[in-house]
Amino acid sequence: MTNYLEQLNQSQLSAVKQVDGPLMVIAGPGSGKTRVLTYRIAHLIKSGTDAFNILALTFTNKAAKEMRNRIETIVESSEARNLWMGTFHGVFSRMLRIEAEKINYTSNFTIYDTTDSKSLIKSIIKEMGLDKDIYKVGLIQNRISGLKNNFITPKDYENSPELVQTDTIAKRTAFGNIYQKYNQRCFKSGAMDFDDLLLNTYHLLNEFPDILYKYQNKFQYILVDEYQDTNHVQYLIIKKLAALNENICVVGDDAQSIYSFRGANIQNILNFKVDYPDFKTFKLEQNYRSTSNIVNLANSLIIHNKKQIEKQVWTKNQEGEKTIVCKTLNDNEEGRIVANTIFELHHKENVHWKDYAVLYRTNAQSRALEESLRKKNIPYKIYGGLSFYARKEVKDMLAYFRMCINPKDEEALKRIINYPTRGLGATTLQKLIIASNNHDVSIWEVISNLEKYELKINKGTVEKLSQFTTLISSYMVQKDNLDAYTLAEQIVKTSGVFYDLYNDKTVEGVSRFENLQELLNGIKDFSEKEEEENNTLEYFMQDVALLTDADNEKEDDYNKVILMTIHAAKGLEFPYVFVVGLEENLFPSMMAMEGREGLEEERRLFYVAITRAEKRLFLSYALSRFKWGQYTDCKPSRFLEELNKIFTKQSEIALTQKKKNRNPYQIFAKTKTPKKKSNFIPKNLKRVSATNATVTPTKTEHLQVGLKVKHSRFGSGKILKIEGEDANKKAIIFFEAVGQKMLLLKFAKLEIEK
DNA sequence: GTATTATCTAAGTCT
DNA sequence: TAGATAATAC
Repeated sequence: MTNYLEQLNQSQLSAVKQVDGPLMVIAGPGSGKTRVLTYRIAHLIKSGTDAFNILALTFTNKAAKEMRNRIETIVESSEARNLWMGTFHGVFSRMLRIEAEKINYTSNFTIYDTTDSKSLIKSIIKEMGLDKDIYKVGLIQNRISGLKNNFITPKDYENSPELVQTDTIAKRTAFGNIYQKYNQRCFKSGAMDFDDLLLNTYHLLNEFPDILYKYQNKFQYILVDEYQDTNHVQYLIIKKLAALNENICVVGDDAQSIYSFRGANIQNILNFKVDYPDFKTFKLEQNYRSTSNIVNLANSLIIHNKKQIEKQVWTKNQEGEKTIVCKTLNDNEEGRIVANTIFELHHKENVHWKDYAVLYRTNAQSRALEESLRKKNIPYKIYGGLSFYARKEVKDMLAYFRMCINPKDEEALKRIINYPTRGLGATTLQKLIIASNNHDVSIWEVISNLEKYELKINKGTVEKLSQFTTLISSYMVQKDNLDAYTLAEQIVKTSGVFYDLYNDKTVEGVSRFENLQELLNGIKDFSEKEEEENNTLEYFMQDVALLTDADNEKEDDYNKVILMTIHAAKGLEFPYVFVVGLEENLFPSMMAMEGREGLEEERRLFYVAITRAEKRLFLSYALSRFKWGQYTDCKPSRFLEELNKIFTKQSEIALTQKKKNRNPYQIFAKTKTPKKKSNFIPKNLKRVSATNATVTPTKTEHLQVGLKVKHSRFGSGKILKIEGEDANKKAIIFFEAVGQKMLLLKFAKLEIEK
């Protein structure tokens, strides 16, 4: 591909060829932004820049991967593998592993995901004896994250009367203390949370001039995608790295900024001209993605935002169909109409399943859609929500892996010390945590040297703990000799997790077992693909915490209807797009409507949703939606009013479908009552056992094998065997209703039946 | 210490 | 509605 530059339009070409100096590209949706970045990097390599000297920051791992492949085909070599390209978190965790010692970490540090962070905060709140209704884990975690992103350390916090006062008013006076403890505990565990990855990168560059210089020299060219969604820390990191060469190219679109909740700051775009006064700027305004009806519709929406950089997005594409706006009775009907429309288009116009995307504001909305698609046998894949790596069974297994790489990892230890159950419960764990806090060492250090820390733990427990440490240590010694798969397989089998999941034959149990196998398959692929020195479990684990569903795509996912939040759809495009749930308080979200800023961000989010569509767009809202356990009335979103009606059409589908849905089946299905029944039975039982409690317990000496007995809950049964002495006397009894049970006679209230 | 059951409570977007 | 926690039974 020698004439690669010929594939670009005039403004794209200018942006690609302007290689030196600061450059800002403002790119409307579908204007070939990714194309510019890709070709620009390819052009740099082709013109003799070493790929090792290029840093490219993308918004997702997937985007990085695709871009890398694309570059490889353009430059016709595997040179692209040497690029430092990935997300902020991915690229800088790599840098931090290399330079870890400088900031008193080791290169095997763990990355805590949000679940880990919350779990840690929860234990801190508990240890401090605080009221968990006042100190809500989610809120605390959010606040800590926010402070970190604004460079506010626990000390800064204590020194700031305004910040402290906010929490005093909310009666959370211990917040500063929690924040401080949280940081200490992360550090003690050799762990960084998502915010630390960025924060520590900044500290590394700020406090070690030699390291800063090293990377400034290394990264002669820096490119940043989705610049409008970078936060303050990210902005400062880039600014530092680019300060020497000033060969920095940022690409973004202020109209697509949708991550301010994560600290993203549109101001970064505006600051660009202040930081680099001799910057050049290009605007990409021609849209190649969508029909003119869609482009115009999007434009008619976004003009309602006051704050924006002036630009005119236009297209040469054909007019296309009008966008259909569909009113539905409720969320179920909305799902049904989406499914039916997909089904019809698939059969009438031969549209592939993968060409459809259903986008929504909140993950919870996927349920109704899922149900309707399943009823029609339409293959679909949900992205986001609970990601594969966030599933309990997967996290448990990963916790074993984490422990053998970094045994200080407290959250990993807490997950597995008693999974599968080995008699090390909450009480023991609490003692361990207290000891580790008192001596300022990790829990692993405590359980590895129990005698040193003089714990009040009985002998049996000491033995169990020692078995646990031996088990983990046996994995640790092997981690460098075995490839990831061999070690992982061994851990799965010898830890007892395999056995535990294999024996669970419930529907959920089987699915958990399958997920475990899927995880192992992934590790197997990794072991086989990577070169020998890089195929260890440690290497596999390095960025698992940073992976999302999109990075875990399987082959059979290829041709499926895609369901995702609008946030997750950023940067993607699909021929047929459904945006559902356009209702007040849902989209725009209730929480975002307090100020103009929030509302404008919601509007940009809708703008992003609309502009994902290439050929056709369907918008829908429901008059009633199942929320908070009951149906709530909904009003159509104000955003629908703002759209220019020239480009839309009210749906007739909705009206015809509504009639079809007047079928008794649906109504009956909704008025099911098993819930009440199941609530009723246990109450009844409780009453029975309560009356029985007044009966004096049977004297155990009268019980013998062969006797017929009656149990308050299990009914009539026959004693098969009696074992143990006095207080530990147990009986195996065969009950007519529930089968064989072993009961401790001390507790079981048995009556002898004649 | 563990497993089961009852009760409570919260419900946003992501690395 | 579902996930988390408290209460209960053994």
